[in-house]
Amino acid sequence: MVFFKSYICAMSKNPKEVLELLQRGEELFLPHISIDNVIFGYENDSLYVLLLEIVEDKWMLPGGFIERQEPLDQAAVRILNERTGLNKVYLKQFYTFGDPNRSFPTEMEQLFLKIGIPWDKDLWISQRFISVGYYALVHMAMTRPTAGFFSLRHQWFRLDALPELLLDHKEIVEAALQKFRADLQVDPVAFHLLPQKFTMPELHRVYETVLGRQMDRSRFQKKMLGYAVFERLEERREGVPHKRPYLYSYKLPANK
Amino acid sequence: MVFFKSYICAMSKNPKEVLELLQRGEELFLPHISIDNVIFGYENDSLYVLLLEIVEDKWMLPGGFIERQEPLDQAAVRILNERTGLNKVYLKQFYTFGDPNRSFPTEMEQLFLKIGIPWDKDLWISQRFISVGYYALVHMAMTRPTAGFFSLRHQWFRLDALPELLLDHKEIVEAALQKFRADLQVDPVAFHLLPQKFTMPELHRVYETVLGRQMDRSRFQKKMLGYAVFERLEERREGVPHKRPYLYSYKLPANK
DNA sequence: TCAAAAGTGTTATCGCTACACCCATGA
DNA sequence: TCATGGGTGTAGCGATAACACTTTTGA
Repeated sequence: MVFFKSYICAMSKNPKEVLELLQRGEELFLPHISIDNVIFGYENDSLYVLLLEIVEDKWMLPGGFIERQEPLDQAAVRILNERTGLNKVYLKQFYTFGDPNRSFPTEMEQLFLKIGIPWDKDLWISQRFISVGYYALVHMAMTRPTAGFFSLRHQWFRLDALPELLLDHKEIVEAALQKFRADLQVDPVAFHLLPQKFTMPELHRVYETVLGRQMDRSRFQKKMLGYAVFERLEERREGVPHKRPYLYSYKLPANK
Repeated sequence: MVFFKSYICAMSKNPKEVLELLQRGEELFLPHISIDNVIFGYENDSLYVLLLEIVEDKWMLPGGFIERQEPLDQAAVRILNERTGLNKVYLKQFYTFGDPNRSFPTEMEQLFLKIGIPWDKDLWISQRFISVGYYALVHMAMTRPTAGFFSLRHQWFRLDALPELLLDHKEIVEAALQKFRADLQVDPVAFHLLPQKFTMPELHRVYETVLGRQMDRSRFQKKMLGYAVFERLEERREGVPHKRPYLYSYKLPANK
């Protein structure tokens, strides 16, 4: 029997299997610890976050649990993969959230009711969770969000128009954005939000969107090339009006 | 019956109570999650870290567990207080470590042998732990390290002369130092390593020690005063040769 | 009165900012 | 040929670094 491991998602449609997973959860996963992924996407001068609807009008971050013998980072990668179908993604731990009220028994009860599984308030999944936050930078067009049995649906939300979120998930998104911005001051990681080949003006707009302020074009170009991690390709962007900008791709640093 | 809550430390000298704590641990604490504190001190142009000896020649970071209903940050504060007697300390979460081999059954067995308690390899305390790392900046002369039943002793070690550490604790110290340095670029937090009243030349030497490089005196003084969080006192440092430097103290920012 | 440390001012340099100029392209 | 966006160069400005000068103190 195959167990799907992301919680509130990607589960078998068979209520019996779900029930067994919920009952065996404590065997498979570390109790009281979860991972929450803040998955950032970018499109048309806007940042997006991938959320899922657990019950009507209740949205949350896509997260999951850690297998008993699984490295923490690997669990985060696995969970991300299960949600988006993506493999090689920029993913970074940023903070661990540990308020004692981090649990959602009410939502679980509603969910169980909907699925038709007997409700037990002492079930491991209803207890307090300490959650390790990771943020990911993905290319939106490449993701294949996978809705599961538990979740009604996945949806990308503009960062400036988030719906009401469960628990402290709004704070988690805020903290992720803050860390992303801080990281961007040191490393040009923002290119992960774009396709493999991109132009400097495109990257420029990503920076302005993420940091929320105007940046000088000239200086930007020089700074990016100063990182020496971008390779200018022969080709230029086709099918655009005016002068065609060069295409660039990320070049792995030699010392990695 | 009073339960002391730091692990490997600060426990009653009574083996019966220790045994009961070990058996009731799962009731009191969240399983598989711990906190490790990297406690930095400063003296004579050197940074120090507080370590404790669990068994002969095996040193580790002072850590502890999280009570079932206790906020994560509060647990870190409590554990720090139990180890050092200090109350209002600069303490900051910096990273969470989750390799699957983070457990120490061998050391536990030795310890149990020494105490004379029957050994059980499936005991909660021998299992895998995911550990949330905090670093603290303390004034060494003010700390009253409290050795416990489990630990042979506490000791301050110079950062550049650490003994062999358990598990990944060396990496944790490295990561803590890196975060401390990064934080120091933004906030002048290093003053927490000094007594309440300190001089600029003293703080200057702390900076040079922490960052590991020379800094210009003139610029340093101006930069520190630019933060506008230090208050120059009437008094000057007495009993030193040459010109007496002014004393300063930390002044809480108005918006806090 | 001299050496050493503290406190502060001055100058040079580097990097960032703003802007200007030219190029390529589609309408 | 004109408007628009792309690519790059340059002058001005501000922050930083290096250094110099004065003051204070104990020996």
